[in-house]
Amino acid sequence: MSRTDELRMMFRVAHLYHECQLKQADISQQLHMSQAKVSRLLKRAEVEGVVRVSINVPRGTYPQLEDGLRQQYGLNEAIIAECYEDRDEPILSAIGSAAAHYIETTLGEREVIGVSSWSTSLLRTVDAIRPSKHLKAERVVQIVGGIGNPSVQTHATQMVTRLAALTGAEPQLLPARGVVSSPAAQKVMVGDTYVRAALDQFKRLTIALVGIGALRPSAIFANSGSAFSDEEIDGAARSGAVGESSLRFFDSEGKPVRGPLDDRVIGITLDELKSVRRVIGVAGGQQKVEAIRACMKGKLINVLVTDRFTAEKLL
Amino acid sequence: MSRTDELRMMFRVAHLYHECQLKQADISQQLHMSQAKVSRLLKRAEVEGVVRVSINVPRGTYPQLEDGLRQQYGLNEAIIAECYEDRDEPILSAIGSAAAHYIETTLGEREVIGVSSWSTSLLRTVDAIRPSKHLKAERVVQIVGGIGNPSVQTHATQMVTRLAALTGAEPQLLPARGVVSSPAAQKVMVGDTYVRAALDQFKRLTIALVGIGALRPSAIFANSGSAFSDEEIDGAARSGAVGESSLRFFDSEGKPVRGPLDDRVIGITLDELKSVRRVIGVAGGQQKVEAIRACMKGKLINVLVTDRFTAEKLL
DNA sequence: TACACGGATGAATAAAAATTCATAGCGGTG
DNA sequence: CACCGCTATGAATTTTTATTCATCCGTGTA
Repeated sequence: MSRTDELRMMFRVAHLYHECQLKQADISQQLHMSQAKVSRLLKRAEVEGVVRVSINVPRGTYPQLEDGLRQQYGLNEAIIAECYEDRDEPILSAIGSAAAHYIETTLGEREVIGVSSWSTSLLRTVDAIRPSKHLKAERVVQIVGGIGNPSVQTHATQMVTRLAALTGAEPQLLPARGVVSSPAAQKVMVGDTYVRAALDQFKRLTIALVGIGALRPSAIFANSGSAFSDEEIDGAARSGAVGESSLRFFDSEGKPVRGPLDDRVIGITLDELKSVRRVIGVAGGQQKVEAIRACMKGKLINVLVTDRFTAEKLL
Repeated sequence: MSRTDELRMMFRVAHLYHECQLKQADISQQLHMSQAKVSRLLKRAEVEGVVRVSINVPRGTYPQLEDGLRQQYGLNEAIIAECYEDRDEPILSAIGSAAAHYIETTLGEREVIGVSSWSTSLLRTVDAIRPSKHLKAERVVQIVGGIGNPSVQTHATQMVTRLAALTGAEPQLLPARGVVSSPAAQKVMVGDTYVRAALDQFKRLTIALVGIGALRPSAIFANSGSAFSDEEIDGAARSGAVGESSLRFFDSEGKPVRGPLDDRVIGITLDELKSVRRVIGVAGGQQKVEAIRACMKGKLINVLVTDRFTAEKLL
């Protein structure tokens, strides 16, 4: 049996299989051979390049970038949204939809979702999730207290409530301000039954949904006013902080930056966050690049949803 | 869920499946979705052109020609051997090997093989079959008597015997000359027990292996001398014959050409041949083109083994 | 607003394909 | 020549994949 005969057979089988859509069993009959042989010929046809499978990158998707991010930062998943302009509003819109879609399609049935409620990206994400009977979760937990003026706090509450409603889950609000005036005040708040109940859910989280912020310029810090003062942020920066997530600061390697502020924040810690199976970071934009990079380096998140401009800068 | 998100998913799944060689089940886990969804995405990826399967024609094979022959003449199978020169000897060598390989790989276990023993192509074919334990048949039947001088007759006998030995089958010789001197002589021979026994096998044949000959120039007719006289061949030609197989003449449409010679031939008739499930014609060469074409038109064969030059002329 | 249709969905299942297994043959070596 | 390692083989089996099925949901229509 010469090489040519073998190649001829590979082609013949491959043709019948891939182009004529015949079953291996039919081919084996037609060609008077065993199904096992057909299977083996098909495999060899692929190995030897008689059959080649090519995958086209669909327009508007960036698998190379995604792969680059996954590889370079050890992410479980990277999702890059198509976006036509490198400005905050289009980016928010794009990553919001993308994150929403990701959540819609990958949410398990018994998940306990933690939401760092005050990020604009997350707001957009939750807004973009469309109701669906298939979307089910067990519980939605607010993982940082509210910040700023009461209207923003309400917004936060609504977000958790809404996500819970969308997924038929139990909402678990964290009825406290994210930043309180003193360590003593924090101790008091943490003693509260309802606050305690929320905090106790942290170790049960199967998913955490977090935003990522640069120290400045920070829309959140600026707008909502009273989260941290400029001086406090300067202090964190001097300790090496390059970004924050859930009101917790981290340095350029993603290591938590300890500081006096930690004792005045009511919410999940970065270490607690790291122990959650799936931490989804939703963030994009020129100013946030370094914060996102650090966050990934420190494995604070394992899924990133971002836009293509930010992705390019991260690589 | 936007179109882009869908395409992204298709790509992602296709990549993991085709390039990373993951099972659908693994992918479904990794991507947090059901295996059914992965399967459906893969199918859609192919339909929508995200995944493309291309089949390369290996050098030295001629699937287009084969396909052309199959289609144009309604063959079950066409096998075209690689061949570098359009001369008889290289062609015989090529098609002999190819036919041998075809038989080796497609012979069933319980087949009854008829062999039209006096064709050079078939001689080369049988010679090229290599012994193999897997090659098994029930019976090998000589379907035309011997022709010409005794040494050629012996050759014929050896061929049947050899093929039987190669396949562990019972040899069934046809102990008679292919062409006898008169209808009366034919009647006598057919009355012979052993001749009868061979003829009786014809309806049990599951495969027939036949050569195809042009009326002239005919190496066989010329060399072996006494098959038919020039005058007899002229007569057949005048009745419309353009070729013969197993000493039976057919016209340009492959219809049997009846004539006085029929009653002097001991061997299978073309009608008997047509009722065999698999009739493999092994032939090639400039002079035989029209005979082969006719043979196929008349469905006298359903498998053709030839060389690429002949194939091109046939199309 | 009610209702039917088309299209998704995942669990279960049927179908198809890959692999295991037990042999057997080939070619090279002692 | 006997032995070994290698490869090929088809039947049986396991594994993997596609499809069925029962539901559900969103949407267009009366």
